[in-house]
Amino acid sequence: MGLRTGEVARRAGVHVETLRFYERKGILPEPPRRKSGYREYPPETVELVRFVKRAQQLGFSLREIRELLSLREVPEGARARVQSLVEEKLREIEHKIRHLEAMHRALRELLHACRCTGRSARCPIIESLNGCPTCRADGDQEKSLGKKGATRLP
Amino acid sequence: MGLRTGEVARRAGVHVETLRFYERKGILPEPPRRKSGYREYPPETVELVRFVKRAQQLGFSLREIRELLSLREVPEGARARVQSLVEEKLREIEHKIRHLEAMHRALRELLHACRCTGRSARCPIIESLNGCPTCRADGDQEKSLGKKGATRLP
DNA sequence: ATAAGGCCCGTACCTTAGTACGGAGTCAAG
DNA sequence: CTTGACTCCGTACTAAGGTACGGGCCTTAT
Repeated sequence: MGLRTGEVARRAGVHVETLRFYERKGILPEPPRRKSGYREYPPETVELVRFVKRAQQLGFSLREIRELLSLREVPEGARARVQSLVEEKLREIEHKIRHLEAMHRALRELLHACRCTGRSARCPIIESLNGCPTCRADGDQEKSLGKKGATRLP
Repeated sequence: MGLRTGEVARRAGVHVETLRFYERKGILPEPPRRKSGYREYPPETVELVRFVKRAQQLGFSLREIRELLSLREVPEGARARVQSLVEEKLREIEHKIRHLEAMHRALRELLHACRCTGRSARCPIIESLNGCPTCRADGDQEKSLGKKGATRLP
């Protein structure tokens, strides 16, 4: 028993075209076909698609998500390379969590104060994401611009 | 002392054009100009722009960020409306944090196992974002599709 | 005072992530 | 055995978030 595009799409909460799109982008593996040409997805595809949508909401691009998913099946040989990649992703996630927590605190603070204190400066919302010591490089960002456009900025 | 576009851009790690773009989108307030027409930004603009970039990395759209920023100055009258908006944002952030934590656990698990256990199913990465009880509605997503395209999906 | 570099503006273009379209073949219920 | 829903494919379009371009004024260091 395999699911057809419409069924997968409905269960995962996306459009049929999105499944084809993900397939083209290498995010969904090409499923087997019946002789009519119809795709027959394994049921776990639904979870897979949901994972993609959630990860997007957390600020990961499709490229990053594909990378993340590729970690499922490691080519047996290349352990170390993958391991450091996973570690990098872990740092990134920790970073995001800390930022979100800071934002959360700021909004709660705002809910209490119910207004920014000063005329202009000292707003807890903005401060929330700027007091992060791990982000405190400043020079990093300036360097990363370098001679304008050397590194892909956003 | 006010900063000019280039200075703000350099310090915040974005392009000058991005500042103009944000201004058009209502994310940066229009700064005062000198008589030459040059913009003179207050120094806290740098923090503001950094906030925007961080928030984007956390999966917020510019529209949402503008909303978030608008909470800084509440029109004095509309408290209750703002308060519920803030509470909604707080829930959303908690949600994101929980998902990221789940993803983090999954990747750590993967780092230990260093391979998905089964041939195909039972992958900790994918399971990480699917076991969330708050997301467990399923019907929600199906309904949200409704009669195809009624609600803006992604 | 003049040249290099910064800034102005509008417009055009780019990438990412889908959405829509339309003609043709497939499937299942009546 | 037909009718309506589903699927196929390629191609075109859209929206968001920038980026680039080019002609024309500022500014400032030499």
